[in-house]
Amino acid sequence: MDVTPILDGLNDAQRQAVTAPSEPALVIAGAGSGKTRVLVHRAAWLIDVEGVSPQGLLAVTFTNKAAAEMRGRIEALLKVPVQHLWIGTFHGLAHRMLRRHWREAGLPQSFQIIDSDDQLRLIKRLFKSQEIDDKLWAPKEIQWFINGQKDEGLRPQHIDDGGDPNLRQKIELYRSYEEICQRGGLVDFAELLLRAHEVLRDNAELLEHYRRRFQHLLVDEFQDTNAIQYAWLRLLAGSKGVPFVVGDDDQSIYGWRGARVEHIEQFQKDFPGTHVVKLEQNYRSTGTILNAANAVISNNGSRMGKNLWTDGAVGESIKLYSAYNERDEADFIVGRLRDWSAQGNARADAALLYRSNAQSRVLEEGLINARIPYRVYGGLRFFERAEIKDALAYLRLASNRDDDSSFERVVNKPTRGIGARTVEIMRAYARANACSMWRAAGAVASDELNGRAANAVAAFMTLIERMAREIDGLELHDKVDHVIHLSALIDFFKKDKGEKGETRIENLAELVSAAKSFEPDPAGEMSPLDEFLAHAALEAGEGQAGAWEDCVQLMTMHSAKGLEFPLVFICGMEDGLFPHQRSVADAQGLEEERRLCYVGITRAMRSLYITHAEQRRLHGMDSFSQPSRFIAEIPDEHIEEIRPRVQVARPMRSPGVTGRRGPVPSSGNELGIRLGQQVRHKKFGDGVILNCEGQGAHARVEVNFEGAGTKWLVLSYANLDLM
DNA sequence: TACTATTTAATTTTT
DNA sequence: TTAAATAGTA
Repeated sequence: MDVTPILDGLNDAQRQAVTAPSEPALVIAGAGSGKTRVLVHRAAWLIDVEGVSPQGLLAVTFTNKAAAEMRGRIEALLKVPVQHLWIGTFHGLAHRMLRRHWREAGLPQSFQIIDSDDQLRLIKRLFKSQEIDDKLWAPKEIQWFINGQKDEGLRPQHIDDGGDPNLRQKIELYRSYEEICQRGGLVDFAELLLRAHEVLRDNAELLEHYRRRFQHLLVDEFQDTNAIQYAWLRLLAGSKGVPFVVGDDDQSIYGWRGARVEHIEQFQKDFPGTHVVKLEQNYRSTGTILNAANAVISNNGSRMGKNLWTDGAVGESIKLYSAYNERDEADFIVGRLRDWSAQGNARADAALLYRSNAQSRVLEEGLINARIPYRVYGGLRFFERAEIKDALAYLRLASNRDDDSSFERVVNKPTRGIGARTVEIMRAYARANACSMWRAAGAVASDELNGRAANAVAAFMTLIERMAREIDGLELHDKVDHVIHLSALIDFFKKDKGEKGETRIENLAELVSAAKSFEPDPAGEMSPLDEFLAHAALEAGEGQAGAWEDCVQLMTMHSAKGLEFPLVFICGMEDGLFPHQRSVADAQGLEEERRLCYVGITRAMRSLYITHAEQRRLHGMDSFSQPSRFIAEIPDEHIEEIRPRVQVARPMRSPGVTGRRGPVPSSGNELGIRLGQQVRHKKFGDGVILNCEGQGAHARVEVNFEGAGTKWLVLSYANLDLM
């Protein structure tokens, strides 16, 4: 067997990982060290060299994008389409299992997946029906609680209330929430994982079947696994399965949503004799950028320890710009982007990274004014749009009448005279009789409601029945199209003023074409419609359109993970913003912020700019902030300060504060302003410069005048004469 | 029911 | 500042 194509171009460490014996392996893969490459080649190695059947392989990722990429690359490497190869996200694979084994899982065959928006609505309704004061708890808090418990693998009965009445009520809400979901055949994201775990745990035969089938488990981004995901993997691996997990403890930035880096340690305990391979050679960034990243992350305590290196160029130094305020920061970035384009570079090769989404606004304004095309990542995705979800709700209701979530969503959309009052009556009935809203509607319409409301409800039910009847047997896209028309959603959105309604109608048309191009799994047991609905929930689709244009990329550092750009700006590097105020309280939070910083820095291939503003408008208030402590963690020799046109010297650090570094003081500059400089002012007379701050037109100096005392003056207005 | 005024709070996000 | 949620009004 010629193994050349599989091992060609791999470095020693990569090769060691790819060709590891069929035993548990842990690959610690630094940023840009060829992590996906190793996974892909490992899969190819197992299939081509070890003779493992493609069906014996399970590959798990966190995002659909990563799953698609892995599948594509494996197929490209093996030069054959690998059907039957289970590659997917944790949620996608769990879903697949639940569809196959819905009976064992205790679910209706046509169960539907709800996204977090649906989930929150459901909880809000639960609050109303139980008359819970939402001042006491925000619905979000309960959502957080429920998901958190599920992520840990806990059902209500597993949670000890410890005599805390508060906690007890939360558990009670969790229980009621579960009941509603069960009754409606609704499964939220966390539930997919939890049920998939339970169905294997509680069915010896099933477990045996899957254990026999999946001898090799490949896991990507292992540091991001939460408790239930890890438990599922361990269960599946059993004592004979061979897990091959790849991750980077230094890039663990999702602790706040249940991810546990500790699983890396745990893995080595659970699978004694694990082969550990470290990938430290980086193929992405310059030496300077890597040194900076290494230096920053070395300030973290709990690490496995790893040092990125490259045999490539040292590269240019990291540029640091201290802006006067957030607008100045944006202006500076715009200027640099202009230069970048002028040098013939693609805008899409430049990325603006920030800690929180709110920061994008000022940057966007700057880009708009400069007419630089840009694209903001994040935000609403296609299948999350309200109008799309409305149309899907009709389809879901046609497919499963007991889906309360969808029922409530469209019962009065467009308005058909079923107001809050009527819905309330139905809710009460549903609750009292432990039935779905649909059944409640039927019962209530025939006796409890007055004529008008009863008619409206009956008409709604007739409409849904009619939809279900008429779309039966149609092609998927015709079903979608038909439902959109019958629902009269288009007319409803036409009434929306402005472009909004227009866009919504366009999106509905887009939904039909999405259905048209949707390819159902020929071997799938689900109906194409159910499959389409599941697809809509599990893959929310692209965010903004316009990806084809050559755009500057704007995103948070979280969403930049896994990406790389020749030119990167990390904006808003200020204490309080990054590290974020809410994370600095405990060491754990701060370390996660530092890892985020590490992620940010390692996105850059050639050029990295770090900017911070001395003054920033936040929540409508101007506030002053210090440069991020992370800046001070980058060795000086890698940093070059960019100075604005009008320059002043500035005190370097507040004495005694641990290594906080502002811009380096200069002994002088083209204006000749420096500390201790003698100056003369028209009105105040002679004085000495004590202090300086700010840059550009906003630069200010503190002067101690012999007669007039100390004053802060704006340089550009003060007209100081140097003595 | 729909529109308007007021209040409140303010990371990070994929599935 | 602003977005969202709620309360109040026509």
